[in-house]
Amino acid sequence: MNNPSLYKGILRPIVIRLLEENKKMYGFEITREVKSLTAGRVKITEGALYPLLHSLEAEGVLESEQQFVDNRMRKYYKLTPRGKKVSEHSFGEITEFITHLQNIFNLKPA
Amino acid sequence: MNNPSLYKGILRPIVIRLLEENKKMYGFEITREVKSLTAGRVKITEGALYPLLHSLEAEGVLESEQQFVDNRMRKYYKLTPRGKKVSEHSFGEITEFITHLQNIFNLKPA
DNA sequence: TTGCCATACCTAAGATTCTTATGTATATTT
DNA sequence: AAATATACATAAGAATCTTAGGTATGGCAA
Repeated sequence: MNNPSLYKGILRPIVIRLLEENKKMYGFEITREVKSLTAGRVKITEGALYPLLHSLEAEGVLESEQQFVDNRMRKYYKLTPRGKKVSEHSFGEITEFITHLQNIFNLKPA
Repeated sequence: MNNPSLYKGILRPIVIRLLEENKKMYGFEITREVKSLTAGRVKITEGALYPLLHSLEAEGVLESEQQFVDNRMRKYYKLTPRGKKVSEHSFGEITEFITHLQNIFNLKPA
């Protein structure tokens, strides 16, 4: 992506949001989805994603389930009930975050 | 602020943008301005700000000038000519960043 | 007049979050 | 046969911040 450091701190809410909208996803799918939603400009690295998924599961925000498709392992993640609450809160923070950015950068839509 | 880690990586473009719009500012003023632009929600810590200002100056993006007001030192910063080019580029990155967030979080303004 | 808050600068240690590099394995395409 | 895509994973190090301190001046309230 253009400037990776802009996205520092934003990966966690992205993952939570995608799982809220798509019910269940596996890691590799998340990286593809983000690429697709940003015209190939935002590339989530696996070195960031997989440890994050593990810690979200450890926190009880996500739960996982393994499946085999075409003889390849997939680890599907979905939000737990607690994760759904976290998701609502996280979404509120993000909308506020974007509003703040628009204020600071004088980008308020007319 | 609500979730500080969201703002990781965003401080540098904020400082550059404010200096582009305000011609010259001192550190403490920057923290107040950001607070004011975000209804008190975003608080830049001095431990992040001052080292950043120093490194931006070392990079040749900013230049500084000291003044005494009411017997208190102020260090005013402004963009160098090179800083102005950096500012344009940085602004482009931020607008793209916000667009990507709106895509990912499904927040496109109607 | 003493203590507290605001202004105004600064640094250092540590936490958090990422990148980069590497590893394993299977399936498909060239 | 080799490269590319899929799909998981970890570890070392870089980048960016928070937290916690420090120095100093000025104004206000107890």
